[in-house]
Amino acid sequence: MMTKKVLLKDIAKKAGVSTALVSYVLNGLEKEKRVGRDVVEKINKIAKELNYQPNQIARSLRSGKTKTIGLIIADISNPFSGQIARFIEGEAARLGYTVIIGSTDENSTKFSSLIDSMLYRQVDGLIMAPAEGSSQKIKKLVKEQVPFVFIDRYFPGISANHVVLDNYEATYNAVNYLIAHGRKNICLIIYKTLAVHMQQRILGYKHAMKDNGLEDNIIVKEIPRRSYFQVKADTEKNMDELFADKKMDALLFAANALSISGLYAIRKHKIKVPDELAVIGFDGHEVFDFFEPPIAYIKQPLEEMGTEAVRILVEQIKGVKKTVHTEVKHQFISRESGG
Amino acid sequence: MMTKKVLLKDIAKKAGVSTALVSYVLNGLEKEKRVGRDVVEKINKIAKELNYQPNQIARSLRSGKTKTIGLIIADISNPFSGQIARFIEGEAARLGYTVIIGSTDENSTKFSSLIDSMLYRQVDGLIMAPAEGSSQKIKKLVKEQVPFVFIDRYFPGISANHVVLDNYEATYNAVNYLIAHGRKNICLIIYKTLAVHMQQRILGYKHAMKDNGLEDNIIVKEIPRRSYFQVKADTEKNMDELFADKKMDALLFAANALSISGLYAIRKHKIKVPDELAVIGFDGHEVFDFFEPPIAYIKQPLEEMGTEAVRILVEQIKGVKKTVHTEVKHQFISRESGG
DNA sequence: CTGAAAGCGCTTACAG
DNA sequence: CTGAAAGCGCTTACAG
Repeated sequence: MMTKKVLLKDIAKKAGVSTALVSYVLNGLEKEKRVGRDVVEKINKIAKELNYQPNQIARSLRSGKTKTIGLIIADISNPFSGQIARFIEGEAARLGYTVIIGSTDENSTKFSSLIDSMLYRQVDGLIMAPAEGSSQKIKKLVKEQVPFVFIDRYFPGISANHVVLDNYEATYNAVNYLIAHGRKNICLIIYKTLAVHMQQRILGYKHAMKDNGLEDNIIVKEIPRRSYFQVKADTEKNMDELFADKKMDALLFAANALSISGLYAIRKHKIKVPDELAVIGFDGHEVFDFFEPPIAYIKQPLEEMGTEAVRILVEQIKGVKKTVHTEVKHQFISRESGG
Repeated sequence: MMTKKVLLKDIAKKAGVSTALVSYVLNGLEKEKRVGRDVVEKINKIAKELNYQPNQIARSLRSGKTKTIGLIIADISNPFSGQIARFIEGEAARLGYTVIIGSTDENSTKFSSLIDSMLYRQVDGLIMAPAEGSSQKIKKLVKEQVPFVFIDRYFPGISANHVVLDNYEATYNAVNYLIAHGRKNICLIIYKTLAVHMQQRILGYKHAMKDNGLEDNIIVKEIPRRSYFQVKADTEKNMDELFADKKMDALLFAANALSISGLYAIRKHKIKVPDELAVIGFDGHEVFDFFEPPIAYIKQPLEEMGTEAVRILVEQIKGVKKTVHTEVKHQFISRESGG
């Protein structure tokens, strides 16, 4: 950048005042510091003329605040994460914060080093979808009183702010809907993981089955949690086996990538499915629109999740210490409801 | 953060040396500055014991480098942008840079203020997919010698680094492929915009038609460039009209969102398409897999685009002044080629 | 109402 | 080989 940067002291010199005055005026402290009205006007005028842009780095060093939020998610290239990121970025900007993003690939080592790297960049706080096996690292953050908010997932043993979906209700309701539509042999397809949000989806499914006297019909198919492309291959393999083994009249996919992979597998392998097969999955609207069996899907309120997380985090940064647990409600979109 | 931060001078005091020495050693300048071997060891040992993390803000203020890249795209929640963002973030991290992301929504005012906000956060350089109507702002950046790289698009009148797809060849080859497969009435569906990358896709289409003696069969359908959901509605409307009016045996969608919307419209409205209809679009693999007509798609090498952009930018930041124009090659994935 | 000055935590000529 | 000190560009008590 060739053109010499305009500094605070350039304005001060031109206005014939100290840099302190300029700083006060430009930060809106003119009332509090009772700066003379004419001085205020002169300073503002000169600042505008010179197109002064304060150096955020210097300001941060002095004030100890960077007005930056670190966002750690599994993978931005995943549309689910991408959309949340978008809403987070928007809300943060609205509140005067900039967002730094990093992806964990569900790897706890990478998760940990991302946190370190963001912290030494002095982010004011973190929003994160934690990878499994990261609770030690998280406990450190709690101890060091780093402001942070979990999103989408959390660790049950750690008291920390989080914004998550009502995972239990989501699958519970979906199963009831399927049963109300005459299905009895409903298979849950889910990642093989102990992560709480997935466990709650399983529980919602099982309870709904039980509450309808269908506990003997429970079928859970676990797919290894691996990278997106591997998930696709794994799901394909499992779908083949599934339909070879069992009689089923409904599938409930407990995650977005699973739905897409599963539907794709059925199509690609020309798996013969029962005529009355009904399918429900999480999000994945675009794909569902292209495929016949699905009768409904569970839509996660990503905007609400994202903006809520930012709002909570900013409160924490500003000193509110109360721990906040927010559960956002899913939307259930069926053909009838006009999805 | 309660636990007191470890500072450079804490290490210096404990080691009984000056902060300068510590800084040299920790920055790997021990050879250059010929620091005593035992001192080096002592400093490293203490730094590790105390788990010293340098304050990046202080370092930035002093050095004038933030090791941060600003990434400006249309919309992170768009999977296309999200994936590029992912690759950019990965390559940047590999080279020691952090990425700040902002979305323009194709709005030149927002584009401009994003640039300002990133610049005053002292990013070392920018990677951006410029919104239309932003050439004035860009000219300023050039004049101020801000290092930047365009991605996906560029302004023809401005000599600046860019990494773009071989847009002309992409549609030229696609048309030839369709013709080789017996299609003659090929309709190009494209955004109504003068943006260069789109213009080149049109040109590739028209030249290919002409070179095959089919200039009288040229049909171009323009869809307004609006937000994603509006695009969907607009495309649906246009698809209806299109098939009412014209006889066609192939569609070439010149953008990803158009392909998805277009295919969806055909499906949803149950538009009767000719049996032999062939469809080619840009990316959108997931959806193409679910739909019969497509016989091929144009895959953009997003990883190459992203990593290349970062590499070029970092070179520019480090002082290389040569302007770089890189054209990455599309991949053509057809049923036969095993997509 | 206003100014001189300290200080945020580093890096880096400069002097020895 | 090593240290004392200036300085990056701000903010903010402190003194008047």
